[in-house]
Amino acid sequence: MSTYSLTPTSYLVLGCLASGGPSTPYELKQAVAESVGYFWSFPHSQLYSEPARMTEAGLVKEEREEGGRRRRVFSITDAGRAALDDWLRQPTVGLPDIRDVGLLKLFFSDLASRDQILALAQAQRDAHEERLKLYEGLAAGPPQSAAESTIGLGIAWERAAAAFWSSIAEHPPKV
Amino acid sequence: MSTYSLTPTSYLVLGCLASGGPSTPYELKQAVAESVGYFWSFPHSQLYSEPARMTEAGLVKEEREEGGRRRRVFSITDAGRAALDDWLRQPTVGLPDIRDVGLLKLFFSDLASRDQILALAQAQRDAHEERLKLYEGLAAGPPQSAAESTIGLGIAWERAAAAFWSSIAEHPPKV
DNA sequence: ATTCCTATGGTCTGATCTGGACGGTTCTGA
DNA sequence: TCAGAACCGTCCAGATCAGACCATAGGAAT
Repeated sequence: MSTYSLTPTSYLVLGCLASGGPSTPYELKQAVAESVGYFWSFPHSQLYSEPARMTEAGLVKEEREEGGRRRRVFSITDAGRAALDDWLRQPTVGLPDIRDVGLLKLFFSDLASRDQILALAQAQRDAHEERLKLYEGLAAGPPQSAAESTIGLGIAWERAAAAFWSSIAEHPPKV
Repeated sequence: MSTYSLTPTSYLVLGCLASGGPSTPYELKQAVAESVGYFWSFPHSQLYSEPARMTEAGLVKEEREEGGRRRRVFSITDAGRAALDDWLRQPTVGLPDIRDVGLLKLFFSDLASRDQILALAQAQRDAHEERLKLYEGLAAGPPQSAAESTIGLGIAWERAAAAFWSSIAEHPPKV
């Protein structure tokens, strides 16, 4: 154990294994891509290396498929379950990071022309509206699980962002 | 130049130098902390190392204060200005990452108790409301610059997030 | 039955990022 | 003149990252 530290990626893996059962890294990657991956992109290489790291710490255990590709299959251990539970129980510190390159550009757009701002705002608006449609499609009907209810924040965020960029497009902050 | 690649941090530095004039890393850190740093946290060590990296690429130049601490003062070069301009001009690809540990927990909260979800939702709601108040205080009056108008998205986001967590607190997604 | 295509599945690497420990310096006022 | 506070900066081990690259399986066309 020692100085081993669990990162968000670790808990992502633990959570996926706990709720989805034993999985190969590839399955983790798939599962993440069509859920949390929408708002928090984890590089797939992490989903391969992280379980291995956690195996050493005894939080997951690794087996091999018998036939075929003999893929690695990871499953959560009791220690892993305990760590996950602990994390879920702890108060969550800090607010989310919103890494938004578009917003960063807007922040510096005093250095740009009105046309550039307009183009930026329109593109951002369109992208957010498109993503909004996607989320609305995914959220047909009331949420069946906690996981599904998270899409609600995605929808709220996309709506807010689309509205914001719309208003920028209509009134570019340029003298 | 060669394979040198500019990251968001690079443009952050370029943008700050372009709009705020020559600055020491410490000043950059201050400027970032009270602006973009609210929604995208850049570790301060980056604001020390990145300008040095860019000096090699000729995008900024470094001088020393004469007296006192002889601090390093960076200023943007013409090449830097061109790179920044180029970036502002390019279409922005990809949607923002929202790295939200609270949301990640909610995602896995099928594994938690109703009380845990409740506690999480209330804490998140409170944190977002507090941040909302902060932003609203910062945004007294209409925005005077592009930089100031970005606070609008912060406000919209905090409102949406606070509302979302409120609704979770009222109706925890638990059977 | 060989080739080709596509989806599946996985590894590796160099560069970058991260956060926080740690240390030094200048200023202010008692 | 001394202490404390604010200011300022460096360093580093481990985590992250993108994406190039490789390999296998199964099906369809030749």
